[in-house]
Amino acid sequence: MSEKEDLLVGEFPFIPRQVRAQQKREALLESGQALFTLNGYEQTTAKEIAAHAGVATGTFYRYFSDKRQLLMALLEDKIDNFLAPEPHWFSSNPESVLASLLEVRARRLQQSGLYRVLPEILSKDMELAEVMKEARLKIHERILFGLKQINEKGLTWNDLDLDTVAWSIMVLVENGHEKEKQSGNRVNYSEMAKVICRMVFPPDILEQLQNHNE
Amino acid sequence: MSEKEDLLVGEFPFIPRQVRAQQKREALLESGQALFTLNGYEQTTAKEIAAHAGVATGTFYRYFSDKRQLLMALLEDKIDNFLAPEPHWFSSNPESVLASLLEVRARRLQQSGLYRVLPEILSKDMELAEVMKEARLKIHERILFGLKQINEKGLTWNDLDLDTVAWSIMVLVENGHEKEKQSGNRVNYSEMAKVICRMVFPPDILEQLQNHNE
Amino acid sequence: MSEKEDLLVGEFPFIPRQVRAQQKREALLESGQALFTLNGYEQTTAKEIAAHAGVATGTFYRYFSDKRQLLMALLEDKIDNFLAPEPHWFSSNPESVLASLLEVRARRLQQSGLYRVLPEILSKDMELAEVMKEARLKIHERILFGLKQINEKGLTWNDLDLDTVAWSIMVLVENGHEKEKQSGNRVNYSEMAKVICRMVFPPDILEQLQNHNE
Amino acid sequence: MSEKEDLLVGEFPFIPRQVRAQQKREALLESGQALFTLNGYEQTTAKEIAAHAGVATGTFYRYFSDKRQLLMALLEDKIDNFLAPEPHWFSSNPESVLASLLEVRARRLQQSGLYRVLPEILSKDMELAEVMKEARLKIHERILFGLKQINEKGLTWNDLDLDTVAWSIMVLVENGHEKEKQSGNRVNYSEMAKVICRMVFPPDILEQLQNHNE
DNA sequence: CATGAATGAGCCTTCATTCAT
DNA sequence: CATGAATGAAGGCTCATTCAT
Repeated sequence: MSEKEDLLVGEFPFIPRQVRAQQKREALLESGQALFTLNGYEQTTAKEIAAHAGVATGTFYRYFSDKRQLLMALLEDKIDNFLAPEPHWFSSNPESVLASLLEVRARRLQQSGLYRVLPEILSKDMELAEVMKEARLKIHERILFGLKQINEKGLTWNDLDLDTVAWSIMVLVENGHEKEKQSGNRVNYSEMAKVICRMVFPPDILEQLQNHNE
Repeated sequence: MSEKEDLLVGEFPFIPRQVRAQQKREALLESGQALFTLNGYEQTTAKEIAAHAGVATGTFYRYFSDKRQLLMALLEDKIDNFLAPEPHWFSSNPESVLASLLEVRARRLQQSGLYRVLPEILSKDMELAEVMKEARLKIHERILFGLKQINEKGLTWNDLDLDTVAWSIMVLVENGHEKEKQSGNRVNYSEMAKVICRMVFPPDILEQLQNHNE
Repeated sequence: MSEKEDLLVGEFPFIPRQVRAQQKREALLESGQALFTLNGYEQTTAKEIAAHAGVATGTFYRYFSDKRQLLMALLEDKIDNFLAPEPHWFSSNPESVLASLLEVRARRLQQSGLYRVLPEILSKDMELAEVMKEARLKIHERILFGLKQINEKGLTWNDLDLDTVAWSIMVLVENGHEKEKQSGNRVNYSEMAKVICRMVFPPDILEQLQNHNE
Repeated sequence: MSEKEDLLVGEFPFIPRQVRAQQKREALLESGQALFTLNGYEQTTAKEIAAHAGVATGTFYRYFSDKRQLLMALLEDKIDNFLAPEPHWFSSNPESVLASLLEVRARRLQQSGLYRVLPEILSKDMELAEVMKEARLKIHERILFGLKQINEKGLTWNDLDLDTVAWSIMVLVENGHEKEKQSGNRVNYSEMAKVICRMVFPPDILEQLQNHNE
């Protein structure tokens, strides 16, 4: 077999250095995510992650200084996923907006499953805890701001504390994905959206909004 | 009191074995709770717990088969605290009932602080996770049952899914104590109760109920 | 068998707690010395030392924070051995004093063999290096002081630099024990003493001293 | 000079493989020496040496089978430096010969600093230890031979053991460079030479030799 | 031949658990 | 029954050495 033939077929699996390294890093991240999700953070060892990614222990430490750093790298990308995105009340029918928002978020979380380790870490990692706290605060403020806008237009209940409503929305959105576990069947995000909307809009106003936006 | 006097008085100050043992067990439980709360479960060693309780390391294992069992013993008493208690809608003014319920629960949780380790454990302990899940399910069912009762009497919104409402109530009650962290100031449980009630009762009906029960 | 009999024979191997612990510590120290001497400091692991002492790895860390600390404990006792003791020129026949001094020191060193690891450590442990340096300086000063005294009485060569002589004595004494390795046969410390004395005393004066002190 | 010119001029600036290889080897050796001297043998990693020499880790192993071999290569050249050179008593004024010999040797040692790692290695490398021992033995014999020659001519003290004198000279020469550390100021090698000569020559004979050789 | 990523044996250290006293 | 020293498995991490590119 000539060398040329070799080149045509044999060298195919060649991948430039950086890409390969990137892939390895990626594999480690994925393994980390999988194992953290499956067994928890403390229960997962660097060695296990490496093995699961198909590399040696030492390789782990080439890409990450330690377990914590890998987790941070994982969270960096996904931290937004863990937090409730704020709904936009005006853009269109609030209920359906909220419903799809809930669904998308739930799907993302379910995908990674990483949110399960967050509580475990937050108690040990003040830094991360602070980051998360601030992020939640920001979300809360955004929701509150949206509520204030529609409140000024007289669209909301006027006997509820908007701050508390904003907080309730955030909590419900954040936990929406967990309903599934409980009920077993698929979560009905429309119903959830309806309930959330009831905290904001009196029924008649909501109806107006929906008609208007159709 | 000198030792001699002790002898003269007889065996009175003698504390029966079981009592002494009970005291040690109690001390270990308290130390465990304190340290788990402070440093987390994994971060707390059996030696530390024993030292904090003023007994030898080996004594720890006379009262508990291992660290996990001590945690279980702690949880056994308090597991109800972690879960949202179901509100009783009829007994009196629903809002104030809910408000005090939220407050009591928050205070209990804050007191023990033990709920912080729950997430850490749940990932490792399928058994406990199952117990928790079932407990939540039961709570959910109870809330749902209550809702159905008042629904049959036409007291609730009739366009909301009661199952979803029940779940929302549970989630909000369960997370109520965390609002404090966010806002900084004390949580206003009355407002929270009001928001929750809005998911259940139309405003006019709620007013009726309140007048009626006063 | 009564308890009394037990006490007479059965409890013989009982050794009070502290003594036992002390023995274990001692065993670890000895093992450390033996292995450091045999294989060098870096080449010796805590695990090896523990195994050699007949205890588990963890036990090592009950008695010493780490390898370095064990070494320090070893050196604490013996640091004086590594250094040349100063001779007393007046007390009696200088040659024989020096000879026995050389011999005693050599025997001590040989016994421990620990001096072999010193150079290995000194390069890494600035602290220890400083301690050793100061100790040597002190020795040098003492020797120099002794030389000055006899120099004032006109007993020494008067064309030699006493500081250099003192240093030479120190070096020769410090290395005396190594002559053995070279020659194979036993070191003749008397001859060594004679040579050292020749750096200090003119032959006639030395003879006078010896006659006088006999 | 531009690259183009290079091409025009032809292959002149091309450095033959062997030369380039030689350069790399040289660079590695120098880096090894520098780092061994600075941080000690065990503390220096192959990676560091390679990086310091500006080559890849793997390249290190193309030139040296392992870290030890690099050290050996370093030592091979310099082993003579570590050992006391034998003085030539006749050539000229013994004192000045010895003084300059001491100084040259000290300078060489100071330059490489490599002698500092010797003790660390000797304990691990029986082979090297043997080589060193034999080298010292040879030096000793040469010094002894020189002493015997002048002894036969009646130039030395006749009541000293020449073997011991030879050993003392060797030790003092070997350690001469360390006096500096102690005293702080520069070592006065003339005084050191004088002291060493006193172990060999009676003062009057030394004076004769000096006059004779001037 | 150079490169530097990958390997994995092995060291240090901790800690849940046991057991002789 | 209490004690706390002892155990040793297991995790975190390093680094000499190899090997695919």
